[in-house]
Amino acid sequence: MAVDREHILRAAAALLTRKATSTMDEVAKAAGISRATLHRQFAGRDALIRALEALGLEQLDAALDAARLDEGAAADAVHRLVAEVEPVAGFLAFLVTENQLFEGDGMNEGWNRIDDRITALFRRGQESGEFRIDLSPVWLTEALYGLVGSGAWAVQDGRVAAKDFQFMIVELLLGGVRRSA
Amino acid sequence: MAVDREHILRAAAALLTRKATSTMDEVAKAAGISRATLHRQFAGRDALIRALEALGLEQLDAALDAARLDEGAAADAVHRLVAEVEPVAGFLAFLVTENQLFEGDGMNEGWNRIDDRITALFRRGQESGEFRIDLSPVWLTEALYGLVGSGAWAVQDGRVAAKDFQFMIVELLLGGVRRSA
DNA sequence: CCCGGATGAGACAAAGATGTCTCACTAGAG
DNA sequence: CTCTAGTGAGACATCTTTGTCTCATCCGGG
Repeated sequence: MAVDREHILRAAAALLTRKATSTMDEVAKAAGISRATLHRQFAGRDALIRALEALGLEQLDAALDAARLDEGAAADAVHRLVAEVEPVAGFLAFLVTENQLFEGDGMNEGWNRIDDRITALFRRGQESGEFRIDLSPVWLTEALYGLVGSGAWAVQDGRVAAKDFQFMIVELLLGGVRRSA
Repeated sequence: MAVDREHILRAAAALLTRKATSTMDEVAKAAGISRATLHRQFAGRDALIRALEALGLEQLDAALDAARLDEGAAADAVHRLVAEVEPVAGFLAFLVTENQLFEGDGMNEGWNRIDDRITALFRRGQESGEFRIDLSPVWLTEALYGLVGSGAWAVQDGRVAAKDFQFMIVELLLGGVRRSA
C-alpha cells in the first residue's frame, strides 16, 4: 500500500512544468493521492520542490553520463548532450526558473556540478581547436540552458515541431561555436 | 501632488525583475509610496502586471524602431537589435516568464506584433542569402529571446561581464545563422 | 489664509494555501 | 481470520496576501 514516491515526483514534475504555481492540492490530485498522503511523503511545499530539484539533478547527471561528454569530437558530444537532455528539457526549464527564486539561501551544490561538466565540454572543444575561443565556456553553458528552455517552450506551445528540437538547438549552437563559422 | 505613474511602473519593473514574487506591499515600498496609493493607481496585482506588460511592449517597440530592422544588412540589424534590447533585457525576461502563467486567457496582441517584427528580420536575412534557411524564423526568434534572457541572468548573477552582453549574444546567434557557418 | 484633493498609515474582512489533526476504511501480512 | 500500518476525506487553525475602507495629515491653488 506504500505510495510510490518516485511516481509522485514524476507527476508533480509533469504538472509543475506546465503550471509552476500549482497548489499542493492540485499536485496531489495529479499524482492520484490525497493531500494528506502527499504531506506525509513531503513535509511541505519546499520539501517537495527540493525533492524535485534532487530528481532533476539526478536525471541531468544521468543524461550527462549517457552523453559521454568526454569522448570523441566535442561537437558530437554536444549532439549527444542535447539528445539526452531533450526528455527532461521542460522539467529543466521549470527547475531553472524555480531556482532563481531561491536567491541566496541554500543553492544546491549539484547545479555547480552540472555546470562544470558542461563547461568542461566547451572548454575541451576550444582546446582541441573545434570551437572558437572568443566566447567563454561559462557563457556557452548559460546559452545552452537558454536555448534548451526556449526550445522546450516553443515545442510545448506548438510553435515548432517536437521532431526538430535537437536539430534546431544543435545547429544554432554549434554554428556559433564552430571555429570555421 | 499626483504620483508619477510612470515612476511606479519603473520601480515595480526593477523590483519584480529581481524577485518576481514580490508582494504589493514590497512594490509600494520600492516605489516609495503607500500600498493604498499603489492600489489607487492600479486596481490590483493583475492590473499592475498588465500595465507592466504594456510598458514593456512599448519599450520593446521603441527598441525595435530604434534598431531600424529593415535597413541595411540583416546581420547589422541584428547587432542593432541586441544593442537596443539590452537595457530592457532583464525586464523582458521577467515579462516572458510571467507571460507563461497567463496560459490561454487574454494573451496581449502586442507580443505577436513584436514576434512578427523580429521574425520578419530573420526572414529577410534568409531571403537575401545572408542567413541559412534550414532554421525557421520562428525558432530563431524564440532562440533570441532565450539567449537574451540567459544573458541578462548571467550578467545579473555576475557570471559574465555586462560589457560582453552584446558581443556574446550576437556572436553566438549570428554564428549559427550565418550561411557560411 | 482657507479649502479641496491626494496621500500615508493602519484597521479590517475575505480569500487562498498551507500544515496539522482526527477518524473511518482497506489492503496485506501473519 | 485478525491485526496493523497506511490511506483518503475532511475539519480546523494559521498565515500570507489581497482588496477595501476610514481618518488624520499635508500640500498647493485660489
